Amino acid sequence: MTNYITLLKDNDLKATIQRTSILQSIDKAGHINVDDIYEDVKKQYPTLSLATIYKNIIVMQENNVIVEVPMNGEKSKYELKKEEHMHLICENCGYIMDTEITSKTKETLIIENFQLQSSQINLFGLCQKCQ
Amino acid sequence: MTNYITLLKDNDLKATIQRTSILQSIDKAGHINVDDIYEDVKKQYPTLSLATIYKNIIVMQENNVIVEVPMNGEKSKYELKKEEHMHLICENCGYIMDTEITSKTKETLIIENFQLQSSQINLFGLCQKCQ
DNA sequence: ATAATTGCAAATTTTTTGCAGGTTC
DNA sequence: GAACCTGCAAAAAATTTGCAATTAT
Repeated sequence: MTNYITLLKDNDLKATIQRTSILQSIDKAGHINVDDIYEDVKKQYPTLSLATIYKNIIVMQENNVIVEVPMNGEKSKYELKKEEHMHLICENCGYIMDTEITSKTKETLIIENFQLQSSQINLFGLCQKCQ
Repeated sequence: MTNYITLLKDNDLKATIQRTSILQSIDKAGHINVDDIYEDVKKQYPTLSLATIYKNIIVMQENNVIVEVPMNGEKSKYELKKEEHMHLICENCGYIMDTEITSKTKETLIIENFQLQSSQINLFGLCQKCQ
């Protein structure tokens, strides 16, 4: 909890109970969309409004606290900002696992005439459980 | 034009003028969202409705004619279905270029305990013009 | 004390749906 | 001619906005 407060303050955002609670919800889930954040935070703070979540999703992205993970055919999910990584997405159970982008992979992504700044890699398939 | 007719029929869809015209618009643009398709097709077929575009975007995805390209912070774009490739996205001008995923890259994406089916790779940076 | 944030309700935007008439095969 | 598709208008869903009251620093 104190972690989230620090995280917010370090990124020039006031540490409100709504914000720490949204961050906790995202952190717990790993990757979660707006509606599921709402369902989750309401348990503890029943008056926390969806509008507040929308407003904060925007401002927390601007201030580099969270990152959008756009999804095919469904609403975007959000994750806490962390080191660069890729997503292993299970097409059966939907679980999203974060995995390091190896330096070997990075080397192969150096393209002529393109000045790379960041990358987004999603791998779809079956996780260990679902195989 | 006859290309799009064949493409549709090969994928069990009736070849209506609305569909060929939507496909032409996507093909021309490379990557385009629903609103921009609408603006474009209206030039030739002013009565073509946004509802028809939405309905066809869904059915054409189901029938493997087009593919969704989800975007951060904006509406999804769509492209014609083609061989696997990655996207080089210019953060300055927004241009999206398709590039082959080399076998070298693919080799590095073989992960233990994950049965890979497909991958989605977006590289963000500056295109040649914008550097 | 000040400036920012919240929750509510209302507005706006986006997407989906139902159905009568028209089109494709 | 049967099944499917379209356009319209209406409905539903998703997101944004304005503002008075509250809260963080």
